Amino acid sequence: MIDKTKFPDIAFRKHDHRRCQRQLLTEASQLCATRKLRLTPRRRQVLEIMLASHQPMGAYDILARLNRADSAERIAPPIVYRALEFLMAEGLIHRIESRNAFITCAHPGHESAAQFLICRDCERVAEVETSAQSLLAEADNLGFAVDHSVVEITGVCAECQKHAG
Amino acid sequence: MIDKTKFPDIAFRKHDHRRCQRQLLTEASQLCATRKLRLTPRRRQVLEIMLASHQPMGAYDILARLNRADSAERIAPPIVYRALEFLMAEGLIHRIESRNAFITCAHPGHESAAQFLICRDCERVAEVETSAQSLLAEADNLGFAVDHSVVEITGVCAECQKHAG
DNA sequence: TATCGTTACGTTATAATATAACAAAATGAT
DNA sequence: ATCATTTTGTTATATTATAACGTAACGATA
Repeated sequence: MIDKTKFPDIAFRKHDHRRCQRQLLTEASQLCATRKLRLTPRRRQVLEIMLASHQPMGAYDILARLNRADSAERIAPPIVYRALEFLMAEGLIHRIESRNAFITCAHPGHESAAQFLICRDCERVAEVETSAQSLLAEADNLGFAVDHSVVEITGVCAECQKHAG
Repeated sequence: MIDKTKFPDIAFRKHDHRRCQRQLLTEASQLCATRKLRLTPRRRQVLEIMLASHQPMGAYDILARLNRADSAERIAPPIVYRALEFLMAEGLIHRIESRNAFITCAHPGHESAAQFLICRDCERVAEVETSAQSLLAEADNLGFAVDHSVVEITGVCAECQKHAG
């Protein structure tokens, strides 16, 4: 039996979206203030667009929204990619590699490696916080039928660590 | 201390490459025979190109090699992508999502989810077979300094399973 | 508040990755 | 030999991402 109350993420649960959105935006603001970084209008705008759905968006989806908003200006890809780069560097959003898409981080500030459950039907993505150890067990627990799992750990191998400084 | 003898994969170890290559090719042949599938010249050619390095290659890298080989014909992207699609479907190669690249499977036939250690210095990729549970521990064990870990599990969420047949 | 180094934004062009759509050829079963 | 199926070939184009360079905003300091 699936215990729905335990679902680890907002994506598959109803919630007060407005409130959630507002909170994440506030958290982002605070986080940038703390780090003496600028959450500029553009960056905030991109984050807001992404928060509107809590779901993964392609860079060009975001771009389209920007261009719908500012009907006058014609915004170009680099602007979006730069904002995404900034937001990723600060852990405010994640990249979903297997979809070439981006999604807001469910709990910014937490340092754990991002892990996702991606539904290939509804396309919703849940970010899970469990340790890597138990992710598959967790998925099973939730009744999530695992289809394909991508585990990619990037770093520096022992040999290269020796050769470098 | 890192126990080099335990390194889980060929990528970071010296080995008899020729032999390894030959063996994987034979395994591929046998696997296709068993499944009544055709390892056509093209597919074999792509696999051979990939086996030459044991390292991830972009589709267009493979394409370039094909075009260097058959100096006459001008081979186009779909040909490569189709071969890759076939090889992936049969578990003979994997896709490295975070690199838009492809790599030969280190142990075709084994059904476990593919997991990789990707060195951002030397770009070598080791495929590990440990259960997902202990991957990070394993990396640590090997002296692999984890930089970034992508864990992406795709499947069907409980809700969609209900709505579908 | 004028200056200046730095950071972010804007713009143009193009690179890199991937697929749609359709025609031709090879395969393999009868 | 014929025919359905699978694979390959071809052309065009979609999608995702970045290089390169100029302009504007910011923010520290004189």
